[in-house]
Amino acid sequence: MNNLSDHTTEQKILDAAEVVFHEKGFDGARMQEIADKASVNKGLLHYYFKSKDALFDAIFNMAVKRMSGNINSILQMDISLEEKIDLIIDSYMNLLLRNSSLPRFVITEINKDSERFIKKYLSGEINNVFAKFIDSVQKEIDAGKIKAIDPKHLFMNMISMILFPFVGKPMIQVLIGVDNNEYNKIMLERREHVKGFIKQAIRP
Amino acid sequence: MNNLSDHTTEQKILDAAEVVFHEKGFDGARMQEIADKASVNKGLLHYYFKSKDALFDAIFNMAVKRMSGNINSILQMDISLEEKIDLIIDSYMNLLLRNSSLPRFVITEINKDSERFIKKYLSGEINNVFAKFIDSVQKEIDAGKIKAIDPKHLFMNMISMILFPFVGKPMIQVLIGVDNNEYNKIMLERREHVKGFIKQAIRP
DNA sequence: GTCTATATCATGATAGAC
DNA sequence: GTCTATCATGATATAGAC
Repeated sequence: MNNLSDHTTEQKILDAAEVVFHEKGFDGARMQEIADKASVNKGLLHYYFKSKDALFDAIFNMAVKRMSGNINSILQMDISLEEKIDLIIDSYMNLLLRNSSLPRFVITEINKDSERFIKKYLSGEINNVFAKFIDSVQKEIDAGKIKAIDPKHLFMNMISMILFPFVGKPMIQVLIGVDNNEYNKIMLERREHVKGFIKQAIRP
Repeated sequence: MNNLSDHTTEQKILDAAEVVFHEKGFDGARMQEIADKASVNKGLLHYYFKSKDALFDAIFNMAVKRMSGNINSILQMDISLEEKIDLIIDSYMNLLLRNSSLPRFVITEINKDSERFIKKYLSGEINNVFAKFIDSVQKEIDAGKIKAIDPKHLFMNMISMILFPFVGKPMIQVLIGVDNNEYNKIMLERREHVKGFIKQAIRP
């Protein structure tokens, strides 16, 4: 409720909880660590949020909203496929360069009860949103502007090339043998690289 | 030591531990659950493996070996770039279609102490292995057979498009609005799709 | 709203009988 | 090697003083 100073106890707890849950996951997170990081008494966590579960839900729902928020609005815009692709890549890269733990956190926690998650979010509404992307692709194929390609695979390729380098950073680092500094430099180049790579792949 | 029947108590424990650790992660896994799944007494877990940490290490090291084993040998083969790419994609797809939790498990657990992992595995040897891939790419560029492309990005794109659909399955499912059945069908098509997509993207 | 003290419970680990 | 009983610890959650 306090959008101005955001230094309420409740907000301090949320900020600290976000950091700890993202880093350690639900099972690894400790209420004491969250309290310490927020510089508040542990009892207050239970005063503001009933339980660890409830506090976690607040953080998790925020994360899901941030991961799916932008993309849904972009997918249903009335713009060309190329513009859509560029916007999606820009939007995710902007988000992830500032909050690189987001996708790994969501993915890890979804996994612990993926069926429940799918039931909760696999709504007809989202189906329709993606249908707009399929239409865009089909229109470009029919116009001969791009090669025939399955829109689902195209979409998968796109978000895989953007998200995975954040999700799997330490693993990729080891495979290609680069240190943190060099890896971060590579990540900054990726926005334009991925745009170009996809355009090359779909040109007729 | 028993490669024939593999029904020793120790092997039963390892099999059960693998399932539980992959599903729940280190923090979420319970020794009791592993014992139940292996149909052995909980005390035996401590008899065969000193501690939960030690049991986990056995499972984790196996997982890392399986994730990096094939690729290192492929990268240093004396074959063309196209053959290398096809082999890497085939090798990972074969592995992951049978063991889809592998990359998410490794990634999640690495993340809890990524610095330690990087120090342990970021050896000169692996650097040299990847150097062979860089050479292959450079050779093809010089020969005019493919477009100029940064080998690191090419490699990232390749393993991202293969691994991420396994790692982020529930998330992608929700985004593109498909059920489990349809998703699995899409995954079976990916082997050839990704090969073609990459070839399109790098042709001159 | 904030803090301290404590209840309650679950888990990893060990000791010791068989 | 296997099993039972038990310990020791650490975590969430609650009660109640201020």
